[in-house]
Amino acid sequence: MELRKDIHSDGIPLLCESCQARHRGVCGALEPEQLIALAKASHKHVVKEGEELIGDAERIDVYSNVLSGVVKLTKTLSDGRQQIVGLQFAPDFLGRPFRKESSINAEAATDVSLCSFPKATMDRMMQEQPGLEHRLLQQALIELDDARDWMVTLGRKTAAEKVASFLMLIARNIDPSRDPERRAVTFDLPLTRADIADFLGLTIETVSRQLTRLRTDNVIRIENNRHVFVDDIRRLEARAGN
Amino acid sequence: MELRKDIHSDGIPLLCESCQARHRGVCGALEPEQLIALAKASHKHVVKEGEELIGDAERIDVYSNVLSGVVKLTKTLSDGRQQIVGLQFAPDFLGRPFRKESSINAEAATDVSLCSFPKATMDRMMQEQPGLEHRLLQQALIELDDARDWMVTLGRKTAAEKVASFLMLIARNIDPSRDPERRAVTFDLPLTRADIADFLGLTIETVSRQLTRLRTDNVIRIENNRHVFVDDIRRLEARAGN
DNA sequence: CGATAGTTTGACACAGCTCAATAGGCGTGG
DNA sequence: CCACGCCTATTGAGCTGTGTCAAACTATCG
Repeated sequence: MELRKDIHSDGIPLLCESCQARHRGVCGALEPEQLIALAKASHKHVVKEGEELIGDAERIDVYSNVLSGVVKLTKTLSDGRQQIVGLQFAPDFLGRPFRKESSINAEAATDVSLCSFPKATMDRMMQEQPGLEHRLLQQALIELDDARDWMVTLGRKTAAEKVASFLMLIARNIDPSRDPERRAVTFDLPLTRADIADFLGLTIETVSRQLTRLRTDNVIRIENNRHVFVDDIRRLEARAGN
Repeated sequence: MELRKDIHSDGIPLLCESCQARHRGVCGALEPEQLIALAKASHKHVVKEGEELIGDAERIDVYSNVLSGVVKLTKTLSDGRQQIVGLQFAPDFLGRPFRKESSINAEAATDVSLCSFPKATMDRMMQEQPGLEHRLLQQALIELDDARDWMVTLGRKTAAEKVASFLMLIARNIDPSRDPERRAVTFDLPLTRADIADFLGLTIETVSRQLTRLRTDNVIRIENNRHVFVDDIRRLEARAGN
């Protein structure tokens, strides 16, 4: 009975019905029968904060959609210095087509829920459904734009501007349904101070000092180390440097 | 006569015959008749060092292949601070599909020769030839990998490591035919010290000091400010940090 | 041969790092 | 319920790598 209902409700698998990835993510490119095929091979699962999703130089044999939570993409130098090179939010696609191994490390920054499916299935669908590569190209280009924006932050901004830029990035991405006109914003930081430092190319101490500076200047309020209140996002924006 | 020969030599347009982009670039995805159609709408031209190819927030109506020379992609903050966010070498593709405006500035770092064609023609071909999007996706993912590698350099390396990393990048890209096993390498720097500084997130002076340091340590030799000799690339590599 | 643009070098200042101590939040166990 | 320990974050003091400002040097070109 479950299966019948599943297949018959407009041909959308139950698994996918409320999934963001079907609208804004890569699955939106699929025909109903393809979606069903992919859904059959998929499984939803939760990865706990701190657990590794993909190791550097590890074989990749699944792709995933991020359904909730935040994934951090990191790179590490041989002596241990680390840099976060990207954050992924729902409904981003996670995986690197056309390569067997990852050159990157993906780790759950918060508890993350994922919808994973075999690389081989997806790769096959990419060949029969050009719209899928189209979506992937769009996402790749957006990630490239984001990466290049962040390069400006890393290369040319001061510590104060970096921290403000980070808060702006989170404010923009954590709740996509928020009204962009609204001036007051509230969110939980998905990263520890150490992670923020690794994202900004700073030390923990500098991040902390810049946050307290924003606090004493009444640009933000912080509760429980993680929960941030911004009264007027334009004041924060002004400190981000752009 | 010219035209006949053109069309009949395996159907490869004369314009494209010796072009790298036909093998390693995006044009490799095209069928002969598509290549002919695109070649008809294309024109080769040379852009002088220092000239702008695409302005930030400017309409893009052509795509190009880089045939020779180096293009720098830059972003600028409102107060003038600048960051180079990418370098493009032959036979890279230049352009941003799916957006009317560029969020980036492209400028000829050296004299550059380009093969340009109307965006509309290419966009149409992308729809009838999925292989084209496939190639673009591959290039976009490589550029994304490169951008993320560079984020590590910007965020976590010292000035000395940054300069060594830059030299390694040029050595790797300037002459793709060079034997990767060969230890001695020679190349012309395609960028001024100011450009190098903008690429590394440093000042001109710091770049200069680090170069003299590499010079006095006999890792490199420099002639005429631009020509670099590396006796043993492994010694340079060791200074790049990875 | 002088003008111009790019580069190097020097002296000093300061943003951000290092090291160290303190404070706060939270779960565990008595 | 408090005490304890652990982990994360904050704050302080001093140091250092890189930036700033200024001057000298070098190549190129009319």
